[in-house]
Amino acid sequence: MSRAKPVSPRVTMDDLAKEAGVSKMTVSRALSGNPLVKPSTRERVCKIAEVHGFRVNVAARNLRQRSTRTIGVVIEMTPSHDRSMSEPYPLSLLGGIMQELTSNAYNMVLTTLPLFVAAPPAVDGLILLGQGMNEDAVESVQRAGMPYVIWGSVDGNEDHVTVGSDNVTGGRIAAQHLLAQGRRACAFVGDATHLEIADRLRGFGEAMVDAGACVVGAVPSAFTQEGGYQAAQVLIAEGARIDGVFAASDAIAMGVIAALREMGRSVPHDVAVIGFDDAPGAALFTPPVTSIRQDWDRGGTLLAQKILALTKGAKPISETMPVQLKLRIS
Amino acid sequence: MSRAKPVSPRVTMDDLAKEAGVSKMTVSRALSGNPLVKPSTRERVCKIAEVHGFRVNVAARNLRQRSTRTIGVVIEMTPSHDRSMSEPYPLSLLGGIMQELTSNAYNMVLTTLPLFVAAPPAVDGLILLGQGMNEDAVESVQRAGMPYVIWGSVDGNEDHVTVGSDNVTGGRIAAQHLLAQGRRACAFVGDATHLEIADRLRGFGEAMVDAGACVVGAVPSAFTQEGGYQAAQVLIAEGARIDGVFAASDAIAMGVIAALREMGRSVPHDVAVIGFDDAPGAALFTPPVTSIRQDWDRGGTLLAQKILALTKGAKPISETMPVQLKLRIS
DNA sequence: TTGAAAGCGCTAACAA
DNA sequence: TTGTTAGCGCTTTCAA
Repeated sequence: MSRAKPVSPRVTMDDLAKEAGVSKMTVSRALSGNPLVKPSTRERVCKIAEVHGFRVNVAARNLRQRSTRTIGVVIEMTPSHDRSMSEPYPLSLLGGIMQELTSNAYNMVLTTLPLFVAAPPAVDGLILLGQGMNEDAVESVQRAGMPYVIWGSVDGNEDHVTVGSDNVTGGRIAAQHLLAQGRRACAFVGDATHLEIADRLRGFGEAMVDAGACVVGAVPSAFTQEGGYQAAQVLIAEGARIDGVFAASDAIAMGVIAALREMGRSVPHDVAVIGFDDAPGAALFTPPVTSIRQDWDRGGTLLAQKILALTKGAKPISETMPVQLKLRIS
Repeated sequence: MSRAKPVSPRVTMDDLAKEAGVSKMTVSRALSGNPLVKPSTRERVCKIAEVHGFRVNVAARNLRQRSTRTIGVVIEMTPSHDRSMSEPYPLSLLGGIMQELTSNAYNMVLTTLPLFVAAPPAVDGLILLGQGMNEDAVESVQRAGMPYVIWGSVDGNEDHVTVGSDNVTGGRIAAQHLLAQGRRACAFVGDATHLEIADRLRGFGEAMVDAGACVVGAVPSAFTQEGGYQAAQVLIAEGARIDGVFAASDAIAMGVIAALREMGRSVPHDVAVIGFDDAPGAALFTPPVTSIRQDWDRGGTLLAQKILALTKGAKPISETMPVQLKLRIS
């Protein structure tokens, strides 16, 4: 039994109004629960709306109310199967954002920078995930002329509101962890053109120097296991004598570990490896990967709270979130 | 230097028209690249628009064009850190959808069922991820009176377009794999109230029976490692003598393996375990988890293609996608 | 408690 | 090549 839907000529409030013998306005009030309308009227109108399967035209409402109750989230690239745990910004950041937007009855539209430029969605504000290597991202978002917040490095730029983890301290913690194990010849693997990664490297280097040690190598790497694998090979090929590695992400760390092992170095015996993010999977790896945990969930919540505040004319401030050592085996 | 933005009284096409000494219409045409406008006029208009930082009001355009170039994706629950690899529908399904929508210049709004009901976003069509245990989902989406497609079990219901993996065959393959290893006493772990999971169990059972074996136990489980862990304990506590387990997802499989090991059963020696999804992490687990791979990416692409086709008045058909054994150690 | 008027800002359709 | 007219469907504002 196929209940075919005559989707075509949507019924409008005008139609309902005629049928109910009231004005369009009364229909609008009745359906939106305005207490001014007489209960009997409301009931009648609602029943007629129900019968006709009426849905308000959201586009029309958005135009009239000058608000879409929708926030845009600009992500840098499209997630895919192989990358799902290796992206710089994981699902859980989106999860935090979504949680908070949802509980404020806001919708979330996902977009990429090119799409945002080519086909801007109707939104009241924007969350930009990552400053990116190019300043394009921030600039394009600024051009849109609407409120926005950024996930990334808090850089004291008063122009915009930023939320991010304390990457510098994260780097320091990684260094202290390795130093505490007696490691002295440590390398860094990760793409430091990325602002957040640069912060991690900076903190790492500072703490090393503070302890009279130093970073014996820094190799760029994509945010993937494969990237870490290759970077470790480069590191060893260069003849670096290392007993510790700080990887910019857990996926990278896993790749590094795999490469080290293939080259006959045991982890953590010969080389200790610490990652970043506390990605799901880090704990399952063999050996379980020691990591610096970011609170993605709270990050997402903060981003959403701040963009909502901005759309309401408030002036939220940038915020840096603490990170935490997750001690495991590697 | 803070270039504060006077966000307030947005400039409209009317304003530009006055300044350029042309009509609103010409401004609209010029900015949308309509070839009818004289190049010199277009240039003048565009320059003025640029100077004023003009952005079209997308809500107004949406209303007028009766299209939002946006597709809604209804997900069952909010993703979070712990669940990121254990959800029934992972990031990569969204990735496939996003890829396809993006290349058609469509935006994607993520929503949940309650939010969709409470604050419907302005969209031209819907993708529903999962039929859910409650029929609510499908019904709520139908009520919206707009085109939709569903990810899940293709059930011959002509009312809607569905895309999904061939779960029945997936179950058969799992059975054949275990049987080929000489396993005869196999159990199933997973929530069979979920339509797709029920299909997997059905195929599994059929193939077992075909081979003269049978399913010695079926324990429900949430889509998490924790769920699998508990289910395996139940299974053993019930005294089941098993040498094989088919888990409804890889996360569940990992939990099952962990529990079996703690109880002194070795995997795969005493008990072989096969999962489903080929989740990232399955290959990294110890032992690497044998799995049935779903092509999430293609699934997402198909969903997007079909919903776009529907919004254009075409009549796409439901589609079932093949699955594939990923042979590993477990 | 209800209604009438007046747009929100844009673009399809037709006219010039 | 440009302009005029007429809404898209809703809600704000003001009047009754």
